[in-house]
Amino acid sequence: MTIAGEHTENQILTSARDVFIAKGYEGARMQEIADRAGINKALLHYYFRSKENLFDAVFSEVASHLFPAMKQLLESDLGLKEKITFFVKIYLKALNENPYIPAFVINTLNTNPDGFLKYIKKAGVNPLLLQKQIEDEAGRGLIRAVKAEHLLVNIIAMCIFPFVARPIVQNIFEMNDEEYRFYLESRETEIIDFVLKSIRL
Amino acid sequence: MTIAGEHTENQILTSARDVFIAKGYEGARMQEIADRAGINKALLHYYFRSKENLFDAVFSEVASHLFPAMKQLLESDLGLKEKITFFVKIYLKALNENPYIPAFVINTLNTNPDGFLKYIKKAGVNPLLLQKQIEDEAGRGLIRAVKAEHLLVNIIAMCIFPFVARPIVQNIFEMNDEEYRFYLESRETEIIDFVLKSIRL
DNA sequence: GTCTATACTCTGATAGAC
DNA sequence: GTCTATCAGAGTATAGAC
Repeated sequence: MTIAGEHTENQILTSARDVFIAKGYEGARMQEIADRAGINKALLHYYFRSKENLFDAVFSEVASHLFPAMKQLLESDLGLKEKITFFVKIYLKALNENPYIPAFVINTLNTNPDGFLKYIKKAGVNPLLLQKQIEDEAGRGLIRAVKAEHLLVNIIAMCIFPFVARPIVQNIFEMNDEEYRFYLESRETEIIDFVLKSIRL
Repeated sequence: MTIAGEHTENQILTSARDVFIAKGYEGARMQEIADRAGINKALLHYYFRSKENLFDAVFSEVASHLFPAMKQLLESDLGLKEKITFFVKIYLKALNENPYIPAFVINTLNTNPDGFLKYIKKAGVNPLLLQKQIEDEAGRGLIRAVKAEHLLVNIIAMCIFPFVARPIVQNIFEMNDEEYRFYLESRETEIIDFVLKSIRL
């Protein structure tokens, strides 16, 4: 592949990513992707042969960025409280930089459940290590005993929800965009506090 | 409208609801809705004139069921701990009966944000009452002080997440369908416990 | 590699008979 | 109210020139 070709391919992937995330698979239009990439539809098919192929390329790229940081942190040798603190901070930072990805993933998960498993296959995240650490620290009287599959889900849920349900939350609490930005910022310490308070003895 | 017509209209709405929830707006096909309703496409347009109209009818019907129970409970005169306990129980029960609705709402929210506000417009849920109750009970030394807009979002997030991200959660923790059903059941007491533990003094 | 032009398919919507 | 038949438009995909 020539340099020009590589540039075009990256341009297509970036544009496709934006459009698929904003509109979903069915809602996305090859024409719009082509327009944003500054090329024409024919060239899309030259590079990716079909819409489905293009989506697969985008989705696997997105999916590949979802878990590694999480995995690395969970497997580190930090204490549980520090681990939780860092996890929330890193996770919220990533969400702020890509606020539409969770809704995109949920949408894909829901409307095309089959096509998903091939990307995840456990994703390498091993909750057993976390479970072990929890039991260890609980045994030493540092925290109360909790189940990893609940703790982890609770934390992630609290981080993600304000991004995927923003219009509802923003409306119920009557915030404008500026206030919502501030609300999202304030959740970092709130979530950390909420979790640490819950698992104290 | 005749009785036959009313039956047909309900049949259409039910079928449309199922298809829209499973496939999203763009992915839904008028043909499939007609097939499930046991009629033909022309009759869909006779009753609802356009796909968008039909979707609006379905969505407003779904949206109208989302908040009333929540609102009623939040405005009741129960103590905060009882309120939280009942809220989680009622909410999880509703989710178990309609496990695909949250993903549907999120999908609609994300790909068609404009069309949403006309249905919510504050939905009548008033968080000020909850805020007041929290401050009252915190002042009386029953719980620690928390912000209503964080507490409520945290609770709802923890309830909804295992439904909208089921494939990911199920895969990471390596559960089969039976185990996941059990996991969802176990979350009721876990969430209640998690929250009450967090807001204790 | 990139373009224009076009073929083909799918789908929402309508016409008109009963 | 319900049906069959058909249209019109949109959207994916391809042919072929440069």
